[in-house]
Amino acid sequence: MPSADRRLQPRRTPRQVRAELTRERILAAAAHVFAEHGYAAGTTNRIAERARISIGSLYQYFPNKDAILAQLLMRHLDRGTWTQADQLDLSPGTLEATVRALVRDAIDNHGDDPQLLRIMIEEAPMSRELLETIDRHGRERGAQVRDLLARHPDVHVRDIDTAAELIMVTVELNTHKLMADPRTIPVETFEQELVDMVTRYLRGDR
Amino acid sequence: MPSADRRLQPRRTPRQVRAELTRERILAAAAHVFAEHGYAAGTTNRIAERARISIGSLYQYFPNKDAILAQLLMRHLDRGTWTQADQLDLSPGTLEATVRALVRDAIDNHGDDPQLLRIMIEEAPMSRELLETIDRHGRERGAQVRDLLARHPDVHVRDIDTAAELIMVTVELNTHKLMADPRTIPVETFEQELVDMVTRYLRGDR
DNA sequence: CATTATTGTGAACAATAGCTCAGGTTTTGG
DNA sequence: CCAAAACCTGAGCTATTGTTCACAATAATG
Repeated sequence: MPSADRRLQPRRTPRQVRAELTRERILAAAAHVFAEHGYAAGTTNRIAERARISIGSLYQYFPNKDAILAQLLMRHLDRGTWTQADQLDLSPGTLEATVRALVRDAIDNHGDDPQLLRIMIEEAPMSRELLETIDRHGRERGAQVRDLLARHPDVHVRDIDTAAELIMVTVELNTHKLMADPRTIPVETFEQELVDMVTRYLRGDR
Repeated sequence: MPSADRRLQPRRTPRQVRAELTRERILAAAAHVFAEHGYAAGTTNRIAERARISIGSLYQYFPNKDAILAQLLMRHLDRGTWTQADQLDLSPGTLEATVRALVRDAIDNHGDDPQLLRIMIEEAPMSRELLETIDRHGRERGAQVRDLLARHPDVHVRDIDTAAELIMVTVELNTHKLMADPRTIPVETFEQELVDMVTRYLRGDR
């Protein structure tokens, strides 16, 4: 069992465009290979083959296999946007609209390649660096959701923090599950029901 | 990447008590090793070592590594009970009590060794046989929940099947997440909030 | 007690995967 | 144009792991 704290920095940083291109080819190939074979069976040689570069080149820009998936996951996290929710910070609407924005963002962020996302979430070897990044993103997002709830007049829950945590997990995991599975429920139906559930929960009172 | 359809039957079936005991030692050891190291790093030699039997003996009762985890998962599934929900079939109560029973059962079934459960759910190589078993259990349980909802007068949702699916996933995944993670939320709080959310959703009609 | 069936052993094999390195090719800079 | 830096190559090394098999030990049988 390899330690999760091996270095993730490349041994050589690209200086020519050619090199940067190679790096991109490797990442693109890795995304495909991991999505198709999983992490364990997605071998570095297969990735190199798919990227049409030699295995040696791969190890010029990535110190080890873990670093490749870590890089992909980092990118996903940094690229992940919460545009609809962000808008609400400026002009809030009904509670249902707010919840819908959260759900839509979650769905959007699972849009391209849910397979790869599944691998990244479930099989990625977690380095300390990676865990910190994930944690940071989680906290930032948690704070955002918390604020959204705190400011909305229709929210009535016992404890804001608990509620924020619960609905984040619920939205995230349900979306993840739906997108990864063979579509048992149409997305629109799923969205509507999930929105209903969360909204009614937050509205509380009764 | 090994095919997921290798045979899962042992090459030798125990006939003496001594053999049956060895089988149990292997399974117990495997549970510990998998829980501690994960599936990939939980090597067969390590399992044999922990079980204090030779690696050869291990392969007398399990044709390969996959079969060991498969066996553990099968056992978990077959042992999994839904006692509280079952009771409701006989004497139904309030909607909240019904939902609470479902949640409690889910929590109970994650009770011992959530680590191992995580490994089994997320890393187990799925053979066709295993998938079928899981599918069967899922359907049986789905039908039970569906019936419970259909019979309860306070349930008001657009579509019973969709609702059953949604709340099953929600309860299951939220519980799974909570039990695996370092406890951020106390179980009691979590239970109450989850029950509230699901109940309000099912009660519908705002 | 003798024979057979069952169970246990562990060194060694084969397969595979991550990764290195010595040397070749291309680009850059002066 | 040419030397140095950057980049690329891929055969093969190292390490690990799942698995086998010839043999030994133990228990059942009659």
